[in-house]
Amino acid sequence: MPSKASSSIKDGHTHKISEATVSRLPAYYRALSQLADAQQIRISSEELAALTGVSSAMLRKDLSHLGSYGTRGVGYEVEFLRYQISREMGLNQDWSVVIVGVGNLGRALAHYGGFGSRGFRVVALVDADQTLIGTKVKCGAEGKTVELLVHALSDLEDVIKETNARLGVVATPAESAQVVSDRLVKAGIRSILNFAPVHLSVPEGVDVRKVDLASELQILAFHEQRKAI
Amino acid sequence: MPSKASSSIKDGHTHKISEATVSRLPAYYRALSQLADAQQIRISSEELAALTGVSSAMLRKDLSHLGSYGTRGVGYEVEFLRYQISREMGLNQDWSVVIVGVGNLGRALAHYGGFGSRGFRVVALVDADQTLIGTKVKCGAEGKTVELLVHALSDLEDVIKETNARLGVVATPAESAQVVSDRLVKAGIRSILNFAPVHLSVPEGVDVRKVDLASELQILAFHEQRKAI
DNA sequence: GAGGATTTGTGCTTTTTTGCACAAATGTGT
DNA sequence: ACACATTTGTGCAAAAAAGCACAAATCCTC
Ligand SMILES: NC(=O)c1ccc[n+]([C@@H]2O[C@H](COP(=O)([O-])OP(=O)(O)OC[C@H]3O[C@@H](n4cnc5c(N)ncnc54)[C@H](O)[C@@H]3O)[C@@H](O)[C@H]2O)c1
Ligand SMILES: NC(=O)c1ccc[n+]([C@@H]2O[C@H](COP(=O)([O-])OP(=O)(O)OC[C@H]3O[C@@H](n4cnc5c(N)ncnc54)[C@H](O)[C@@H]3O)[C@@H](O)[C@H]2O)c1
Repeated sequence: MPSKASSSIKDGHTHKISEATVSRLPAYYRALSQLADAQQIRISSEELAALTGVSSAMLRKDLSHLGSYGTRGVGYEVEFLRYQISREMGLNQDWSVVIVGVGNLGRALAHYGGFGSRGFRVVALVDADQTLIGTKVKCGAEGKTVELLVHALSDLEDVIKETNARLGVVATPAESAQVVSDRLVKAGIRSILNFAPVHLSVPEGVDVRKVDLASELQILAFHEQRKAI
Repeated sequence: MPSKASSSIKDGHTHKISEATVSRLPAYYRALSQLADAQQIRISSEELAALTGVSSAMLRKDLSHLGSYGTRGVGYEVEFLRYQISREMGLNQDWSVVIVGVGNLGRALAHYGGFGSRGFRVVALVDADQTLIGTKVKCGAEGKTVELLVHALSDLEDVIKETNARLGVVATPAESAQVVSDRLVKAGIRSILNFAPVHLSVPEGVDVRKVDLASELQILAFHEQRKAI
């Protein structure tokens, strides 16, 4: 950018980043974290693209939306780029997560150690089952285990207020999901990860991401079916 | 289709269905199943769209790719449409699933009852942990529980051959995922659902779908961060 | 059996996403 | 200091997806 005037527009996060790009940033971030762990200093778009399963052109365009953090002829500095992505995505702060529904899945999520290392802290568990309420559940993997009390659904609002949770996970049966979602929203949660196989309707301004494992298998089955021979 | 010649191309599944459409069919299918359970006979595109969180125009276009199964001025017959989608997606047959990695997540998946009702049968569990191999794990929810033996990783190929599994689930730590994937492919599996947070490279003709829970939280966090006020 | 009310199916437009190709920028070696 | 090899950043083209709007088909009523 020689002739163009000085003021760099790119800097502030005023710039709109496309949804497709946002959905790929976590993969770049993870790959960069691994590279950093392995002490690698630099990486080219070609290599990082191969590592994350995208084309190098797409990777470069994605990254260019965050700013111009590479060096032509050289590549990207692993640690620096990782930091820029984490900053852009808000991963340099901790996020508190409340899990509603402590069944098979909710428990697996709570036990999982991989969230903590990425800045997500499960701070509260909520369930409707009387036999579960009041019991303790181990959260996080070895090293950083915390025991969390399972709270009653009726305490949801208080728990959210106390823990300052900003992300909600719905891991209840499908029948209860909409009700739970409504209560989460009413309690101030505006970002929900939904595992129940139903569409949640939420007011404008609330984001829902749905993870539907059965659908994934069905999509695989669809393609598998077409692999005749 | 007035002037255009008669021969209806639509009928056989020769027609190419877009990936975006395929990814939405499971949601339509699920909604239709619920409606069928509730004895509802007919439904309009508008209603079904609301139920699944898409626009009615998109729903109609999606469905039109399967064939012309609605009636103008009336809507769609729930049971008939459900059957057409299930046929198109290969859900009128059973699919055998092998799960590799019987930890938090693998176990939750095995326990889950919702797969069986959709035609997916977990037929084999495989792990590398000596203390797990040989133990039994309950599969499926109440009513249709089956106890499955956890097999050694070294038996993977045999297990797949014996059980005729066609779908593979990778629920191992990230470090092992690529190795496991390679072995699944070598054993003839061509459809893989991957929960490990790494990109799996597989030969042409093999499909991988990745479910990355941490990424989902990160994407939520990204948007949450921008909800400044 | 004609007219009006619905609701599908689809041609066309707009937006989003992906892919290509190359100039611009950097490093290297002589 | 200059030619050359690399690799980024991006303008432009292509493809895919989403949205709009309306004619065509069906049902219902009188
Ligand atoms: N487990 C899996 O592998 C899997 C796979 C695909 C989808 N899912 C979906 O994820 C969700 C959870 O699955 P799961 O296997 O953990 O089910 P689960 O039955 O083991 O657990 C559900 C939990 O939610 C609690 N609950 C019920 N109603 C509630 C309410 N109103 N408020 C709070 N808690 C409530 C129950 O007490 C129970 O503890 C389901 O919607 C299921 O369809 C699970
Ligand atoms: N549990 C979660 O909620 C969660 C969330 C996000 C991502 N994940 C990812 O899902 C995967 C599984 O998570 P988890 O919590 O169940 O982990 P886990 O450690 O509880 O279970 C992993 C299992 O895989 C087995 N294993 C290890 N190497 C193996 C190999 N080579 N072959 C076969 N089995 C092997 C281990 O013995 C263990 O039983 C991980 O990649 C994790 O990052 C899990």
